[in-house]
Amino acid sequence: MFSQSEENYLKAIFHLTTAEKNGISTNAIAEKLATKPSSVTDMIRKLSDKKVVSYKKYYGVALTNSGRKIAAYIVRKHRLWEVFLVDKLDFSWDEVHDVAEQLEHIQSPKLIQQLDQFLGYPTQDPHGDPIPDKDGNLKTIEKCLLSTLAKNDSGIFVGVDDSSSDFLQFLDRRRITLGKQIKVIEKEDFDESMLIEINSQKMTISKKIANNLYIQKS
Amino acid sequence: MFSQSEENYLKAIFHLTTAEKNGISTNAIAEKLATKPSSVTDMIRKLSDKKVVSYKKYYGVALTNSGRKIAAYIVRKHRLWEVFLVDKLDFSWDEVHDVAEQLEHIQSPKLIQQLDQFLGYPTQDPHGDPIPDKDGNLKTIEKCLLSTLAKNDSGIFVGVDDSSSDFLQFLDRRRITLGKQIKVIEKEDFDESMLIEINSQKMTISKKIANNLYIQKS
DNA sequence: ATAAATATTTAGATTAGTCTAAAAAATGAT
DNA sequence: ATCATTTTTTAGACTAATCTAAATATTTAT
Ligand SMILES: [Mn+2]
Ligand SMILES: [Mn+2]
Ligand SMILES: [Mn+2]
Ligand SMILES: [Mn+2]
Repeated sequence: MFSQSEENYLKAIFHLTTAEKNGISTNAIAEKLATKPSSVTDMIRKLSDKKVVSYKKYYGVALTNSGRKIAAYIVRKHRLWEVFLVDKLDFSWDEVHDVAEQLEHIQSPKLIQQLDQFLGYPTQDPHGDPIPDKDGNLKTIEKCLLSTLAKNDSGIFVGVDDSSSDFLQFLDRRRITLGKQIKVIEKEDFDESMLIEINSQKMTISKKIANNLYIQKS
Repeated sequence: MFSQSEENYLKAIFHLTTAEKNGISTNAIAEKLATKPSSVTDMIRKLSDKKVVSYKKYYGVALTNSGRKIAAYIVRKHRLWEVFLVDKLDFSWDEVHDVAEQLEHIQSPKLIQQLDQFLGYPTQDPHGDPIPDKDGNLKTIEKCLLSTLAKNDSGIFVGVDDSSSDFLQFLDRRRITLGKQIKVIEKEDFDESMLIEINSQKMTISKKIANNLYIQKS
């Protein structure tokens, strides 16, 4: 059994791993969890003793197979709970994360099994992120940042990079919701802003926004 | 904010209070929480500093108004989650307690508000226990132990005293479920067992069983 | 290749929650 | 009223998780 803290470390390493291919650095983990590097070193050593991470002093850390499976299961729980909150309890997509951070630590295999069924075996959470299956397998869909699209390219809005409440609320105000068709009408060289068409109307979005929207090209 | 451990102490004192009218003893709390009396003394002192219990050395402890409200809210959460598990996720009534022990500590007023609505504002949990309202008020229904009924008395089965998994499963096997009409056909003086009628059939139950079933007389 | 900057680890301290063993207070029995 | 028993508190220790400050290793820049 793993403590809540241990679970949070495993999850942080799991998420950092998808971006980095080398060992995950102590500092990166500390930043992600808002702790100090010295605390990370201590915890890494403990997780290493428990065989869920492999660790060589000064050379970063990586999940073992068993560690990856545990981490994926926590992510699975987190995302299933987010679906529950949005689909069943009328939360909006910017309100669910903090509650899911707590719910993901509830220990009960039956609970998650039944919740999954109750929700109709969803494959994605409210932010478009994939829900790992029971074995920890995560199927990622083909997607790219809106900022990488060329003029006249189009596709479907399938996910966000930044999922802060502020950004999600901004998207709500602009009626930019998951599943919508987006077409690039114009790209501005000067500030890299773009004019897009969505909901059959045109709007200008900044480079920063375009860098946080994932598109599945079509 | 209160830690999980502090919440468990408050809840234990709350539950012990309904039975006892004097101050709750250190030993009683220790037994309920499966800890040592010395640990209880330490925690009581902390809760006293936080003004949620009143405490005089050697003379037991009692909840303050604020403490009672916090404790009732934890019980509210526990029981709402039990309803969720049974009504929505097909748990049986003997499987819910341990999961609810975890879920009751999730912090999110909106979550509980929405869950309450989603469940249709239930007033009782799967074991027949009342769900405190938002202000911590608990309406108890008129009920008595089956063992106190006389021959030919009858009533409705509305709750259990012992809610261990074993006992609940026993009731399931005997088709003794909440809401059923029960009539006392015969009482045996020798061993205090009784013959009852339920589901239009007769069965004998021991004194111990009769002492754990609550009946609303009719 | 060396020095400076950065990253990581170690050493030592702190807090929450628990425990055991011993001391002190309250309760019960003669 | 005194003594024995039970209950409660205190003293001191331990573990998990964290921190700060100092030491050490690695990386980067000259
Ligand atoms: Mn989330
Ligand atoms: Mn999400
Ligand atoms: Mn329960
Ligand atoms: Mn219950």
